[in-house]
Amino acid sequence: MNAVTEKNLSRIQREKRGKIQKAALEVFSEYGLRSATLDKIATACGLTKPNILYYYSSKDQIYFEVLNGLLDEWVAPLHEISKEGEPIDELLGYMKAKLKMSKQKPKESKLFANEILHGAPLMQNILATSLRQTLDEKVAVIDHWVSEGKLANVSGYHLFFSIWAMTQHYADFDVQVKAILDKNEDELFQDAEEYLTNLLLRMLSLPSNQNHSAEPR
Amino acid sequence: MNAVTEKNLSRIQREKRGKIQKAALEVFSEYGLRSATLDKIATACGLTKPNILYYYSSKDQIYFEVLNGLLDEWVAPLHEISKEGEPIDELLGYMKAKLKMSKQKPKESKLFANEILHGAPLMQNILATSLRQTLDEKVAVIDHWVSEGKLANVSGYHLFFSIWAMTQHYADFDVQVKAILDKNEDELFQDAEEYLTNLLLRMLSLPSNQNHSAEPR
DNA sequence: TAAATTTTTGACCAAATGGACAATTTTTCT
DNA sequence: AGAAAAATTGTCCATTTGGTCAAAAATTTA
Repeated sequence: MNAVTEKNLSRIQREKRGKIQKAALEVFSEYGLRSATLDKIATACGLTKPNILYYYSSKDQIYFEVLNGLLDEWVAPLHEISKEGEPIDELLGYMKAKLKMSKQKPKESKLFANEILHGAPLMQNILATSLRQTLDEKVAVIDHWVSEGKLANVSGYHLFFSIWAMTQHYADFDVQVKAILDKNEDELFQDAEEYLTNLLLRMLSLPSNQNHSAEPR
Repeated sequence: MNAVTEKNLSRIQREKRGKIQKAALEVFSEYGLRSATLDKIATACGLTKPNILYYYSSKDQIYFEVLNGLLDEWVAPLHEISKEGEPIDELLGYMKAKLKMSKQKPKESKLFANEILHGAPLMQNILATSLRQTLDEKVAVIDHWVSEGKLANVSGYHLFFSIWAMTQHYADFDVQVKAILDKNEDELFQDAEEYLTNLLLRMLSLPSNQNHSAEPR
């Protein structure tokens, strides 16, 4: 059934669905599910409302598809954390990957933020199963690192929460950040990366352990 | 004009306006401005829709009043940061105050988060003037502390961003946090406070400076 | 090229919703 | 108590919006 809709798409269908999803991301991330309208999405992708409903059966379905289509990509950096790597480098890398996503995919970030902010009606299940499981695994890795004396003793869960919060803040609340700082986006994210790198280094380093790659300044 | 509406309120008016604002906070924080309905607010406070509109001229006005009514309280902890105090204690105190607000006023947190997430149409001006000015002052205090060698060298702006992000995360994204951690709220916030205290201590302490009040454990 | 299929659209509908308003009820004031 | 003022509500309206549908246009197939 889904195999059919995924495989047997004509060129037109692929193009139009792509256009719709792109426009939907734009509109949903700005307005949220309930106050986004099909007319806005239609305008944003240059199609008519009934034409959109020819490709997707309802507004809710578009939202669901967009959210699900982005989910894997959104969680991907988490999977890259490798038990084999150098602990602090791995976690710094994760932070940088998340920060990069905030810079390059603010709409996606806002879409997820809005969804979770309003109770995650469509994702609660995924959060409590798939995401939780992945996170449990990564927290186990962190615990292992801590027990091996390669990392300062921190709560893995709260560490992830704080990395998520701090990095996504620059995307989700960009209006506030930009109202306070005049810097252009490149400078801003450059500063943020320096700040967060320093923060994590201080947070995660063992008092004795000065042999990791310090920032080159 | 406002002095009149603030002073010359009958008992009934004060009561009903209070009820309405309380219900409005509930509904707006859950649904956001656009998808909150007057009917929902009416139901939540046990009044009829026209009766609500007897006290407030429009839905937008209710939203505006709620937001503005909470603003001072929301920014208050920032003002408590005292140049005269011990730097790390002041900043730890600020973090704890913000975390406490996340625990005790999650609806307010979500209301502001939602507003800013969607471009802060009603607050952009305040953000760029009042909040910015206050923050500039406090960042100057931090810079002063840093220059006096009382604090590690950190960007004050990013420090505040990260404190906001990390503390408000536990309110705004509580659904996600609770989907991942099973702890009850008291435990959760207790752990969060320990984690964040440790984080800030490590982040803000000078390498030499071990003489501040460490956590009593 | 002609039939079949897919895609597109204009017109329309029903439900939801913010708000108006006159009439009624309740409270306050003298 | 009775008049005046304040508060409350039932009813109604206009707009917005998600979605339908039949007809038309475009594309594909034979």
